[in-house]
Amino acid sequence: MKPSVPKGTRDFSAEEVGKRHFIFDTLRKVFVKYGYRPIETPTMEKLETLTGKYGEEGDQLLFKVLNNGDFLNKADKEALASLDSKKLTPSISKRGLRYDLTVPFARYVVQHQNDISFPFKRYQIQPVWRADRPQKGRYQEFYQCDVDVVGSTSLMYEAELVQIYDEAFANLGLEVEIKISNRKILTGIAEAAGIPDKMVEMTVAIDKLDKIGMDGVKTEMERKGIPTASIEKIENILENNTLDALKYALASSEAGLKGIEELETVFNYLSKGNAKNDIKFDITLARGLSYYTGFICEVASKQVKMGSLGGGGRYDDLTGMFGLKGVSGVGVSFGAARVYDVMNELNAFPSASEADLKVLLIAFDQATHDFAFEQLTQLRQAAINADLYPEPAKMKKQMKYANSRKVPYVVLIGSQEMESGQLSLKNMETGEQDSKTLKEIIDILK
RNA sequence: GUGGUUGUAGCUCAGUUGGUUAGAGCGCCGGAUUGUGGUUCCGGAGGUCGUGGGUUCGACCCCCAUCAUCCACCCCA
Repeated sequence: MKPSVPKGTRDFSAEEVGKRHFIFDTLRKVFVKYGYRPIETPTMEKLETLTGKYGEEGDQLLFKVLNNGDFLNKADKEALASLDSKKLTPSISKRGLRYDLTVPFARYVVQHQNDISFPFKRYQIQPVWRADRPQKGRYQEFYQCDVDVVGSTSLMYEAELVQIYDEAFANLGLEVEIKISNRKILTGIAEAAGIPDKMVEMTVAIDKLDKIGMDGVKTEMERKGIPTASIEKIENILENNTLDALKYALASSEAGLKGIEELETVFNYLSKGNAKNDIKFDITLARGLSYYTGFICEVASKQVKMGSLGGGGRYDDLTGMFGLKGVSGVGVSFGAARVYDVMNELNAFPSASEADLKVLLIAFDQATHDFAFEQLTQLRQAAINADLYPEPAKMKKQMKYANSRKVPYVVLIGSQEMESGQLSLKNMETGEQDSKTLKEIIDILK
């Protein structure tokens, strides 16, 4: 059997992990500065916690964990006999892999409501699993990175999260555009167009605007049974998309006006800061069918053509599904894999990592190898990432190894060096070589 | 879940209408060079042709199934 990993999963090399850590470390520093604390939840949740939270499609994409022990004996015999997988599942599986970080977070908040104080601010960086069919940039196992605050309806947090986006991407060295809007404005448009019951269909269509264009959006709405007169009205509103123009267009809609007001409050907060990236109102922002109820946002790279690098919004009643009513939350998510891809394409990762090996020691016989081990220990005590070739092999072999590990320096230790204490320090890039004492070498490599 | 693509050496890929011993480049190992890598030259190792079945005198090649891969759709990150 050829060794391989399961469908939709991947190995990560040391280099890739290093880059990902750079991203996460950068994000963590920003989150902590804004007062967010990390939490972690289990890889597995009870299936009852997960099912029904992501719609019927989502339930199918849940990875289920087979019960331990004699699970067949306890299985639903009727479902088993009729080969009804869906009906059989609850009796043979009581756990599933985490599908996202939001639902476990909601469960966490409700479960620990007496131990946490609101507003509760947390961030969470963990892998999630989906039994989706893999595709470009889509895997069955991937990292999510969420920042949320629950237990407050203050629009200050909307602004704060936009600032976090701004600062985080600036620190990563990326230029982005942060697009913000409000679900209530979409509700307002649907009301103003006289199709409040078709709001979801309209939203899904508008969301695709930059992908399929205005004509495509119109055909899609037509197909979903939205009357031509309404479509024209919607198109009109979408094309006059300043907040001021919207105030007139949505004058008849209470929800629409509320959405505009909320957005203005957010912009007012933001005007007090000095954002490094563009922050724009984007009326076409819709964010799929998700549970967002107010503020919504999305981040796009200005340097590379790619889907969004992150998104989020406010959701009323996140914890309602677990029996805790009236707790509002707002949060954003960083698409770790896409941020990684963009940075890779732009060569935005710092070239040398602190985790890289600085120097490799090379010895020629057993005596110098033993001596070199002493020098190695001292280098490491001086906090220098150092390594020694494990045996006194041929020089060519050792040099080749140094090359393949991309070590910037090599220290050669033969009998001459051992006796004089003057070690040969070779710069692998320039090829230059000098005699130095260990102390001098430590100073150079520090 | 739907439709399509590809699967041959560690990697990237050739392989003729089905024909006898399946190739290249890169990488790897050894030597030229017993204290100098990244260049060059010479030599070598490495394959159940994804897996299982079928058709055939004969299958890397044709058929079926299965697994994996990549791509599009649905949906999503």
